[in-house]
Amino acid sequence: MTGLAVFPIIAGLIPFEALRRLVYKVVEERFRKALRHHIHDRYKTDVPIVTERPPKLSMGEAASPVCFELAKRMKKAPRALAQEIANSLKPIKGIARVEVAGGGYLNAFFDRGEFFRAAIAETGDEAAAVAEPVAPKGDAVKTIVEHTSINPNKAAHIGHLRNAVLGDTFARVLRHAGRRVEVQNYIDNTGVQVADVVLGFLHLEKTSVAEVAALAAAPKFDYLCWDLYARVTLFLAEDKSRLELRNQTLKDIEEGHGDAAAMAEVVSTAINHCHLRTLDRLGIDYDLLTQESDILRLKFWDAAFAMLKQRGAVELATSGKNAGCWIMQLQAERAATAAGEAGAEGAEAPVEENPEEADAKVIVRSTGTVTYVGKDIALHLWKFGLLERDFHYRHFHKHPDGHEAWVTSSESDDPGAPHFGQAQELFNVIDSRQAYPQKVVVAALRALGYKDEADHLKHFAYNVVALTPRCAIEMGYEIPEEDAKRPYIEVSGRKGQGVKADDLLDQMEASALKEVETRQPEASEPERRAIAHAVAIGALRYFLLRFTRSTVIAFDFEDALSFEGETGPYVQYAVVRVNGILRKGAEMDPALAIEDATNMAKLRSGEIDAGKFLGAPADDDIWDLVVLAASLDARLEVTLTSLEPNFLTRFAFDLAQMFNVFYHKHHILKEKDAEKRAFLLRVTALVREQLVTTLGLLGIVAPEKM
RNA sequence: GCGCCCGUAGCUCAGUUGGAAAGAGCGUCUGCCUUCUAAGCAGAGGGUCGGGGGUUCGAGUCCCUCCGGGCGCGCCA
Repeated sequence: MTGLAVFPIIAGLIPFEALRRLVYKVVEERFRKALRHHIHDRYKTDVPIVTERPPKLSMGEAASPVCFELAKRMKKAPRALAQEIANSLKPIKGIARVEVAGGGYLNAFFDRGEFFRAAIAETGDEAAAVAEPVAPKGDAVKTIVEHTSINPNKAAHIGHLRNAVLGDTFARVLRHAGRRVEVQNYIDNTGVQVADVVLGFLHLEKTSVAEVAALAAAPKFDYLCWDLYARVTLFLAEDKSRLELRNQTLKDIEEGHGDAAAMAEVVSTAINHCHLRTLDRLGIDYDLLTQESDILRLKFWDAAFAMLKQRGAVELATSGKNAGCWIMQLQAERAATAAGEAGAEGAEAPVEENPEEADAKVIVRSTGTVTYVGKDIALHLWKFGLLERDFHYRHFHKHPDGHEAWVTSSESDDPGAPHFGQAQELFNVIDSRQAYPQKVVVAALRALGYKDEADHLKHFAYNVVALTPRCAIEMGYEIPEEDAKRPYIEVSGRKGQGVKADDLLDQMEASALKEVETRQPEASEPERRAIAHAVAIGALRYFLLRFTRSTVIAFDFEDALSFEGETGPYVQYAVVRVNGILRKGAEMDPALAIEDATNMAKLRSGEIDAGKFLGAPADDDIWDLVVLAASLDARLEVTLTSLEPNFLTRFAFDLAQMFNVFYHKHHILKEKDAEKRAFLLRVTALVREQLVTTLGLLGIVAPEKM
């Protein structure tokens, strides 16, 4: 039941109507529509029209195997049907011809000149970077993406970065698709992990609140807490009776009592600032930090509890192991899921009748305190605007790009505080091990009668980042012999194991800088650092996004530090090459530059027909490049329906790779035919536009030179 | 025990709703810088898609079963 969400079928997604369609998708959809109408009229049946990219360019740009399905219904040979359809199909705009291939495929060959003209018309001026997302309309669907959510008691590590980079990337993609996106970062500042560090300061270090405040002002406070946290873990493990100390500390923090509470506030606030500084290095922004302490103090749970009791969503267990607890039954949610989404969720095992409370989840403990899940239910009611409570908001952090990150407060608003919450759709980026509590929240929404909201709360699950055994040994961790043969070793933040984010970034920047120094000797020191930074971030973000979410990433410095092959820098380098060509072209001869510009305008107007450079088989490599460049929309659609980031990283890599082949084959600036030269220049500009857009969605910036 | 995920080239991984001859990167081997930046390009080699059965015109993809690995099943979060 719990791992289901790792690969969710996103049946309940609100459609992405605002997603910009580029040429490929437009023509492909015309093809599909023509087939649908034609088959409907001629054969009086409705067959789902699937299309695909043929394996080879010589087979066209889009193909449909629809005749295989139609053959079954018509009881005729697929190839004969395909022939009939190909012969009688009316001309389709943008498609030069439709042919029959193989056992009954219908292959569409696009009109190349028209396609190219449409592609450059839709991707804007070659001088303009198109990375900026279009500002969403006021009535657009509002989506809250919750990500990062690192316990504020220690430094961020590589696993946290996977979460943050996934969340940030999808926030960018959703924004690109027209959503109003609000990014929230949930802060568990009253939990066990913070309590442990507070306990460490109070009882191991004997540090006062004022002394901790002084320590917290120094850099690397998160590193200090990292080590302290590991020592506390050992301290507690040595003697189980010490757990009483932790419970007391936790209780003090939750209730806001004494030094423990004051210190928890100091520690968590300082660590939050450390985390945001680290994530600023990766270009990740937040709109709001939601603090658990404010959920407690503003009594969100009381309001949520009243709703749950009123609707009978929770019940007081009077017997059995949960006696005295308020519990929620999960059968109802499962049954509702099975009934409502029978097709999509068919893989889920049928629920057998279980008279015991095996599937019950405790929401309120017999002591009367609410569990984490209960607080999460309250928070999610608030996110959907269903709770009769709201936070106050204060300034917290200014990102380098000027964006303001706010934090919740239980006391008062800072002037100019925006309005948060009230979304129609939520994405929670949380690792897949927490699928069960996420499911409980959905069940609670459903039990309260909020079906739409339940359908639109998506657990955006991903798997952990582990270390390769070699890497773990390099880091000095003791590995049992039998574990050394395993593909990966899970590390424990509790034990102080793991690759710290800032350390990794430092190492990547240093490695990139070494390379830049040999390649760009004439650049100034700040310029070189800026390039090294961009390359390091490109490598890191790409590395974390190139896997499917369900893959356990086995981290290794060698792989992560690579700037060659399928990496971010490879893609950045392709953009840099385009920059070089366009820059050199402009520098070489002003007269030529003017002539190029004039011819490029003629290509746009159609005065020069690009078709003449794309028609011959010898030009197929250029045509292939143009089609791929104009297919970003198709990849984005797959990315959004699957919620898998690797479709985008793959697209960036494929396009960069195809451009590199083109680059080696055609020496653009030496092309003698002026019109052809302008055409080739326009192709490179088109490639740059699409690469820059895609990299922008991945949170990667390509430098001018590298 | 129950549930979920994974198993594809030496290694790390792609392969959306089943569709045309299984892909990429790394590593290995061979070439290519007086050239728009070689963080690159060209080529070679490398696979019983864990095993077996089934559904289908068509299966790496769906179903069953077995083997091997991971995770989840708290009055923790």
